[in-house]
Amino acid sequence: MKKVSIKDIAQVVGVSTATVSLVLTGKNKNGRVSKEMSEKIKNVAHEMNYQPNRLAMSLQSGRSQTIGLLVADISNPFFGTLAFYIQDEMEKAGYAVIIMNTDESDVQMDRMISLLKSRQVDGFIIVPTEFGESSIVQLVNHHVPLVLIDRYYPSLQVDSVLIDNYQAAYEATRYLIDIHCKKIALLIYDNRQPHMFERERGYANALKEAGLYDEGLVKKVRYKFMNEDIMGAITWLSQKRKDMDGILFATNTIAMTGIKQMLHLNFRIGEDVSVVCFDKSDAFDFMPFFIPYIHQPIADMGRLASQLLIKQIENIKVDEEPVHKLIAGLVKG
Amino acid sequence: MKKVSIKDIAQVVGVSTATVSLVLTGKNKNGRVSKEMSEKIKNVAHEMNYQPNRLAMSLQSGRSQTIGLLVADISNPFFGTLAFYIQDEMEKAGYAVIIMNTDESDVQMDRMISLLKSRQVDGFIIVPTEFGESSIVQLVNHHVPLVLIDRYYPSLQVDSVLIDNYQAAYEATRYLIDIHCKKIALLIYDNRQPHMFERERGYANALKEAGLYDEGLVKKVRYKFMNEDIMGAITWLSQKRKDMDGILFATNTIAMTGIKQMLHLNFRIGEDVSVVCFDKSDAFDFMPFFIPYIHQPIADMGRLASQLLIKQIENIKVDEEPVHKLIAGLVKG
DNA sequence: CTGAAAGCGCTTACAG
DNA sequence: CTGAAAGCGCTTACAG
Repeated sequence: MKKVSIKDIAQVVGVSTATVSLVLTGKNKNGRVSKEMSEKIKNVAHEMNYQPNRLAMSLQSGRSQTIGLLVADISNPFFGTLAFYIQDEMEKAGYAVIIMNTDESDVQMDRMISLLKSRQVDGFIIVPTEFGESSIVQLVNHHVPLVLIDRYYPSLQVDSVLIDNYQAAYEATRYLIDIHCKKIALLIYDNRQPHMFERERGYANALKEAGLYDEGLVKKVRYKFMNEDIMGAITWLSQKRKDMDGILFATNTIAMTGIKQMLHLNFRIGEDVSVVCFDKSDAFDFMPFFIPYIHQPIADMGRLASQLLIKQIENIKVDEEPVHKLIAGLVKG
Repeated sequence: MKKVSIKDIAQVVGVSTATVSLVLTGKNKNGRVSKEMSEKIKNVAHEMNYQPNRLAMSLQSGRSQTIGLLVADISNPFFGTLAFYIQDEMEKAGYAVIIMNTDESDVQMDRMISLLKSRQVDGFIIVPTEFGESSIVQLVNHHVPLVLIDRYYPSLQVDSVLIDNYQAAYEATRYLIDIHCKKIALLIYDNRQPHMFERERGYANALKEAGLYDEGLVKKVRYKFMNEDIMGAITWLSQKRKDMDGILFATNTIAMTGIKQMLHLNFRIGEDVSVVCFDKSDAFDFMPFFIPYIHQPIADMGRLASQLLIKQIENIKVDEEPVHKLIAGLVKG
């Protein structure tokens, strides 16, 4: 069962490989090849069950029709869903997607970029890691088509697709204020990524405007020790800040552990303390209380990122502002 | 910023591309190239920031070092987790993974197989769809390296990795019997896939052995109309089979909707009716009752499938039974 | 209307 | 110890 190549077809038909290629790639405009010959070649190709070798085509064209997608962790449904829509959109345009997981490590991210570059990917969609800016700068300097997603580096002029985190956190906090919470805590990662920072800023500004900001209610947790830190923070707040009547969870993952701990400590959620978080979770459907959440338009984010990347690859100039902040609305129930 | 090739290096060093290739690929055994020349070439390659073009290497070697992974839907955490471990394991062996979603459609599956073949993937890991057997047979006949995962076709001699669904369903049902349930219902998809069939068989046999089998308690739901069908089935059971005191949910997805509907109808889970299901969900942590579940060893499944595929690709003969059924234990709390 | 030739970036016998 | 040549499977000017 040898694979059949253009050469085999050429031999059978008794014509040059150039002619076969011309016909099979549909580049036979203005009657370069006669109708009969053209038909014959197509028939033989079909009979021999010819499948073009896209690797060879890629080597020739310099286009692999493949992109690299770097996410933190594909087993996380947020990234899984993002990957789903990116794959769907890229496939429509004829691109395959190679997915890799950075595990939030900039070393990994850098290594994977190299790997994928040597595989000649046409571009990247990346969820950048906290300290990975230099790797991204490298790509930008080398004019590699690139779209950042979910997060971004404000100082870089590179297409980025994310939600307006400031706006979302502001709105979420505003909601808690509107339902008369006075002492609103924030649980957030302690890293310096802009998207986290903007969530904190949105929270802080909403409270400052209302004259309710209280620094002691901001609790930062480490990604690596998430569970311990979150449980510790909730416990600390329950003991030291008995006046707390609201919590904004800056990510869904933080919310899941946080709420678990709150239930454990017998908080009555929505009564003693109101909460809001980012992203919905299946678990919410089973809780006896409703949890308002910021809804991120994941499908839109994935599709937009894909389209921007394709434009870059195909050299379609766009003079837009590169940072695309989508609106993420609050779902109140 | 042109990409530098082996040719550029050869030119700079003043040597043939063959020599450069020899040195850079580490094939310079038995002193084919002198130590000094070798060092010089390596240095120049490094200075020029040479990155080998793996596409060209692949064309030459006939190995793309890439595999195709076909899952139903990467946004589903079960498949996302599977993909995570497969990617991790394949990467260690130098393979990249292209992921595509079949959406449970055999037409899609067939299309994607063609796509990936023309991209010269070295092999496939596939979650096969219900009516996709003929596509799989094709691959087997053409001796394409292939591992099926999560599901299988009993009639085909092809490496398959899944849990022992019969055993798992049997054990789950046995558990309900042991806690004195007498009327145990089953909610399961109405398709004819072997893994579903075996879950049904495990359920039925456990009940038959205990003299408790009751055909009227088996409710089948359609994948396409999952929600309506599950809600309908639960409602029907609650009205027509008030003697029901246990339910086995044949998948986690069915369980999530089913339990939601049970709560809606004011069932007291674990008291009026005990339930067991497949796979854990985050939501379980928030329920006021514990839900026993069958724990699938997803990491093991992904890793084993990857290792089997690599063996096939590298032509390492194994005379084992091709179907690998891993044990999935019941987690009781 | 069709073919011979060169080339994409590599590797691999073969010669010397 | 090193180089010239052929080839992996395609496409693309260039000739005729």
